[in-house]
Parts: sequence; structure tokens; C-alpha cells
Amino acid sequence: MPVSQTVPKSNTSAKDALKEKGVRLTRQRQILLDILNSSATHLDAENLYLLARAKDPKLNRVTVYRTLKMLKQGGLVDELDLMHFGGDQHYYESKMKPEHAHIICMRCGRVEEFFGEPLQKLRQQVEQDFGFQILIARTEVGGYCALCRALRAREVQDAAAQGVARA
Amino acid sequence: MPVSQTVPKSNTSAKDALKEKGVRLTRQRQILLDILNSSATHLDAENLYLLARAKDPKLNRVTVYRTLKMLKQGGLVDELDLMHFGGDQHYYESKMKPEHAHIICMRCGRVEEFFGEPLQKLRQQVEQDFGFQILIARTEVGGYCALCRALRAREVQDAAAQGVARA
DNA sequence: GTTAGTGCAAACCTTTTGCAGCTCT
DNA sequence: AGAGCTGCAAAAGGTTTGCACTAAC
Repeated sequence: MPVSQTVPKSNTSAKDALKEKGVRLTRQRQILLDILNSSATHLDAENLYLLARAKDPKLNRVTVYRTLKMLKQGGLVDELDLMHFGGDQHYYESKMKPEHAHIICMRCGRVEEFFGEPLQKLRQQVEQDFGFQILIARTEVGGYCALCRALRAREVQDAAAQGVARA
Repeated sequence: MPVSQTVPKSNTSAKDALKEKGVRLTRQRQILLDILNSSATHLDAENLYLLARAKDPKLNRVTVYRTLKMLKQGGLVDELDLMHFGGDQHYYESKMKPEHAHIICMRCGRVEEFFGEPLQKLRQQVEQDFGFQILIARTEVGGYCALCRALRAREVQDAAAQGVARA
């Protein structure tokens, strides 16, 4: 269970990384890793469980939680909250992508990713200023996306029009 | 219950901000606001409840949750996770300080705050790149603080010495 | 006097734990 | 063979909800 922190180099290396750590690559873990690595969206434990169960109906929800915990500890996945839009569950994504922030629209729930340089600058400064060794850095931004801003503006306009009509 | 988003200008304005929104300033809410605004540490719902109960033994835990939810919705407090070091509960801080990141040592639990410019840069870029209207931005960094790095280095050294002695 | 807010109990959702049995190496 | 892992059931932790009563404006 004590899995040391190592950053994986690529998609396929996740399994190798685990093997090197002496973690057993069971059928269940392979299924879960495959789903995590190929998922286009950010999965929470429940959705991951549902997808996994489709491949192996016997796979238990508890195994999902235990696997996620291990992967998180081993630094193979990141844990996100996505601003708790949609509940208090956690979301997971494999760490193959470069570091990025998550931008969550709190109206439609859409999630965008931001890779800009302020993230690296922030890392550097925190390490310098505090003599800190960073293991995880997580930035989440909540607000309204361009589309929803437009829709909201229209709603406000419509409401105003109604108000005028009523007056 | 629908409290619109407004950023408070100072410590004392929190109550004014609520009044302007037509939110009733009950005894319980005053107690909770006072504690939140004067707390040196990041409080979770339970600790806030315990502190509040010291001032009013009848004040209920549920009221704490309801009040926090309202303050969060109204943009008067920020909700933090502090990397879930210490559990899955949420922490709260009043929004009077300028925006800052939280740096959490995952060995000793110490929390530092970082106010550097990369945070503003990030804000600007996200707004520009995505046409996004930011309501909340949250950055949390987990790792080892300078002190714990030193202690860890020493532990490793000691362990190595033991290993040599045993060999 | 109204309507929002509170307290209490009970439910809810997500996640963890204990333990017996199975399985990977 | 044996440690590690899984499944099942049950519990735990944190938070929310329904409802009758109370208090702020």
C-alpha cells in the first residue's frame, strides 16, 4: 500500500510505474486504469464504477475507491473538485497531461482546461519564496463561460422587457 | 435564500452587505460572522460550530451549514479544501483579504498563503482566452514545507545509518 | 403580521473499514 | 505458499432536508 510518488512519463507507463513499485496489476486495476486513461471527461468514483462494472459486473465499488486512493497516493492521478458543481464527490484524471487549471462554468457545468505560463510561474515562486517542495498544484476557477454570459444577458434583457410591458 | 454575488469591501461590511440584500441579521448569523471574520485559522463547519456554541449553546450545527451555504452563495466567504489534508470537510475564510493561494504542507499540515502576481496574471489570461467571467478562483498547493524537508532529510539519513549498522 | 430563519430528528451521499475468501507472483 | 487484493456488509463522516416553532423586520 505505501506507494512512493513518481510522475508517469506517458499514458501506457502508468501500468509499468505500478509494476515497478511492486503493486499487483490485477484484472480490476487494469480495467480501472484503462478507463481513466481513455476517458474524455472527468470521472468521479461512481461514474468510474459504473463504467468498470460494464466491463466486469463483479467489480465492486469499494475496489474503485481503494484503487483511486492508491493511484492518488502514488501520484498517478490528480483529484479534483471542479468547484463542487454537481456535488461533493471528487473527480479524477490521469497525470499524463502537463499541469493545467480547470475552468468550470457554474451555470452549464462545462469544464475547460488552461495551460498558460502563470501556472509554471506560480510553481516557481512558491518553491522559491517558501523553500517548498511541490507535490501537487491545483487551480480551479469558477464563473460563467462566454456562451452562458450571452444567454444570461439575454435573460436579463427579456426580464426587463417583461417588466416594462407589465408597468 | 437567493443571495446575489457581491464582493465585500472590508471586514465590517459583511453584515451591511447582507442587510442590503434583505437577509435577516439574526443573532446566530452575527455570531457566526464575527467568528469567521476574526478567526486566525481556517475553520471547517464543525470547528465553527464548536466556537459558536461556546457563545450560544442553543445554536445548532444545521444553522452553521445553512449560514455557510448562504455566505458562499453570496460571495462573502471562500470555500477551501486544503488538499483534504485532515479529511473531506471544507474550510471557510471570509473574502476580505486579496486573492491568495493556499500552500499546504502534507506532512505537518501547516498552511501558508501566497499573494504573488501569477495569480492576477492567471485571472487575466483566463478571462481573455475564454471570455470567461470569474466569480471564484482557487489555487491549492500541496507538498513539503522547508522545515519538514529538513526533518525528512534527517530521517532518511538516520535510516541509512541504521541500514549500514545492520549490514 | 408576515415571511424568513431556527432547532430537532432523521435521512442522505460519499467514502472507509473489518473480515473472510480469492488470486497474483 | 503467502502476501496482497477483492467482495460483501456494515459503519463512519460530513452535509442536507422536512417540519413545526420562533423571531426579525
